[in-house]
Amino acid sequence: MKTRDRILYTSLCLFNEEGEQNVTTVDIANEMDISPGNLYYHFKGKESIIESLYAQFDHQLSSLLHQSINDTLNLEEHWLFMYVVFEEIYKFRFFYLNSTELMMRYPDIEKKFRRLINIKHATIEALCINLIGKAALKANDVDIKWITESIGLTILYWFPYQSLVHQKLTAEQQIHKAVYHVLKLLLPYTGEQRHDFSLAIDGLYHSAV
Amino acid sequence: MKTRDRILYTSLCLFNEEGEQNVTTVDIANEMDISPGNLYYHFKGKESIIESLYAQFDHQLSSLLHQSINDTLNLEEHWLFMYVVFEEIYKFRFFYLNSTELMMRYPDIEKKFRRLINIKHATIEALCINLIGKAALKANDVDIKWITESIGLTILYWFPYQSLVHQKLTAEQQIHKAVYHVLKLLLPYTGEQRHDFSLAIDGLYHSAV
DNA sequence: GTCTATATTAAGATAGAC
DNA sequence: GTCTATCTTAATATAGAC
Repeated sequence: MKTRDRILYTSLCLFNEEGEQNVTTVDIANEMDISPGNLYYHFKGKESIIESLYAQFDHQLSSLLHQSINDTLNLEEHWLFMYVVFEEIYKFRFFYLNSTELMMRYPDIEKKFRRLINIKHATIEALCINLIGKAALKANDVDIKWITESIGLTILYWFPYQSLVHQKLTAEQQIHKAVYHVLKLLLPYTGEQRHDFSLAIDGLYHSAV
Repeated sequence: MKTRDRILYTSLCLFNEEGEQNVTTVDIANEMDISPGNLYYHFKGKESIIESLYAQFDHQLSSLLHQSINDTLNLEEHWLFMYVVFEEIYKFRFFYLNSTELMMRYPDIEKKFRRLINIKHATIEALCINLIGKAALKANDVDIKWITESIGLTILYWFPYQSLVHQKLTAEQQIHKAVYHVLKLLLPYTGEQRHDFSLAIDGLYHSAV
């Protein structure tokens, strides 16, 4: 592993664990047993590391979301998709633990993060409309708007919420609960398959707790 | 208005607008046209200002929540209560814009903030059980848990979410939408009065957009 | 109570040797 | 590519005059 990549990897770990603002360039260098000078040889500074991490994250999540719109998923495939989305976000959760102030400090990232949120919302809407077409979901325009905002809120803040309320859960448990939370939110709007869907969610609930 | 109170007031405004980490003691002093030395005469430092603001907030919100458990509210009174809760949180929204890292930096506040979240959750559960007793709500234990987590998530992160997604809304619009969001979440679980409740929410939706 | 001036600390960043 | 040593900057905090 090249030093440049080790810097990115170590930074990501520390940012996720300690919070971006509580980690300095010297902390990163110490953790890796290299000198701060060496770190500055590879990156202009902390902002540049964060931008590089964001580019990685944005690319990976964007392509995941685009892909899901092209494939038309059925109701069962949706939970798998949700799972993968939450896993990806978990890997880069520091962007979410402190989103508001982070965006205030790095306006370049803010622009791209906003664009990403718009893609998320568009994807959720597209998936809803797809499911309505298959009669798997019954929802009018106002419902879809509410569902989109609810899922959007959950995607953005599920991990910060968990870290504040149930700090002892493992990554897997947190992701599991996130998926359960989203599916339970959809349940009242499901159509013919409501009963099966309800049982599936119950199963998910019991394996999450 | 005494200088000590002006410091608290000015700090609160700046923290809400710019984010706590982006405001220094010198910024606060400049905004008030006093010297930094003067500020340090009244407060030991920034942390001490934040602790003082938190104490104010915690006291006000705690007593509001306790009060609601003692009065038994009906379904209509709940939306008024939600409104007041969101208004209170909006006043001190900087605690929520950056909760995770703020709590990491101020462990004293974290303890109290966690306690406050527990009170919120207990209040939501109590209100649900109260409504179920009146047949206004139909929900089993698993449903109540989900509702509590959903409302909890919304209370914690509605304003950060709004500031990220729809940054141009006024305070009133944001609070209005928050209440709509919570009530819409309860709708599928309402009992006999579902139809009336649904119409009331529709009204709220149209006045929010 | 308030000011000016100054000290302290820590983060961010660079220069130059190896 | 990496290290040591050092510089700059900004935030935090204090001392002492008024």
